[in-house]
Amino acid sequence: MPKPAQISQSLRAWMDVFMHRSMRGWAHFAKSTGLSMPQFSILMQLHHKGPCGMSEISERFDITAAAASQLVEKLVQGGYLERAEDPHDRRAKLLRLTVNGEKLIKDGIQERHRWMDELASKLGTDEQAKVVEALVILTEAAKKLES
Amino acid sequence: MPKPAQISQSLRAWMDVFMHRSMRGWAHFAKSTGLSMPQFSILMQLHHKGPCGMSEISERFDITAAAASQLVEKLVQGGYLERAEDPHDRRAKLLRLTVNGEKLIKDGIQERHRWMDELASKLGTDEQAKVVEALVILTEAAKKLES
DNA sequence: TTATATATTTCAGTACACTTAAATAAAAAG
DNA sequence: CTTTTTATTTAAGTGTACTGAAATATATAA
Repeated sequence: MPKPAQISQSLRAWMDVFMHRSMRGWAHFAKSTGLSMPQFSILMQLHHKGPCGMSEISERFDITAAAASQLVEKLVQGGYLERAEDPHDRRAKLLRLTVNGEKLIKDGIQERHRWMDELASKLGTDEQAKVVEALVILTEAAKKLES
Repeated sequence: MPKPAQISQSLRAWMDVFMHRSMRGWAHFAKSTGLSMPQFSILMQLHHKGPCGMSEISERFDITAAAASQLVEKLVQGGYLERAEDPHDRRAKLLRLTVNGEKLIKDGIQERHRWMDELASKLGTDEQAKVVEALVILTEAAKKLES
């Protein structure tokens, strides 16, 4: 059996623990809001990437324009999203979170942060320092990889 | 404005980057298998926590026993899951991944691992060492927090 | 044993996410 | 100024995930 690199092994172990906790948390939170997972994902994505057009939604989630339109309609009805006209293209719509929509997502993020803070509180000062250093390294590397 | 602890800040930044990448990846992979997200989640969970009964499924996913039974039925039909009798309680069923089911999930995990390995390869040797040390600390702390 | 609680399934019905096809309106190309 | 492409919506219909209620079988308590 090939000896797996330590770095690979530790990344995997962390991913395993972290992913399960996070996914469960998000699903639970989404359910508590009364929104379906697809609807919730659209809000998340809008929060993360900022306002965008209808077509971007359908591309990113790999659904037809019709499906995107219908999902967005529900979110607009629910008061989470607003559909403004794109000033540069009068065919297109600009989707933007409303104050309520923004608040909803922020609350979800905050709940996730609570777990991370609790985690951090279990660490000693020197451990914390090591973790900070490593996470900065990882985050930078990940961002570079994206582009 | 209150100065946010460094540890908290770095954990959040990492979560942000990592979560988006991972969630997208899983959703994409699940779609490519032809399974629905709820079906896929059940396989994931079974892989993660090992064989369990019907009732555990309905509890963990917060759905009725009826819904769990129907989802499982589809996975059994698809050849991903087997429903054995619980030797200790003849009312209950023991759900276990088949070889195919196991393979499916492992393939998904491997795809996620590829990204992590790519990430790791961008780091220098000393950076890798720091990351390993930190992730071990985090993973241990997270596991303790779970129990 | 009898009564009751538990684990699961089956059925009927609802809601939602999706798709295709057709409609509308505006931009871009000829 | 047509013609064609692009962005979105609407409508009709399909499949899946759910729920509640009722059925079945087994465990557990009286």
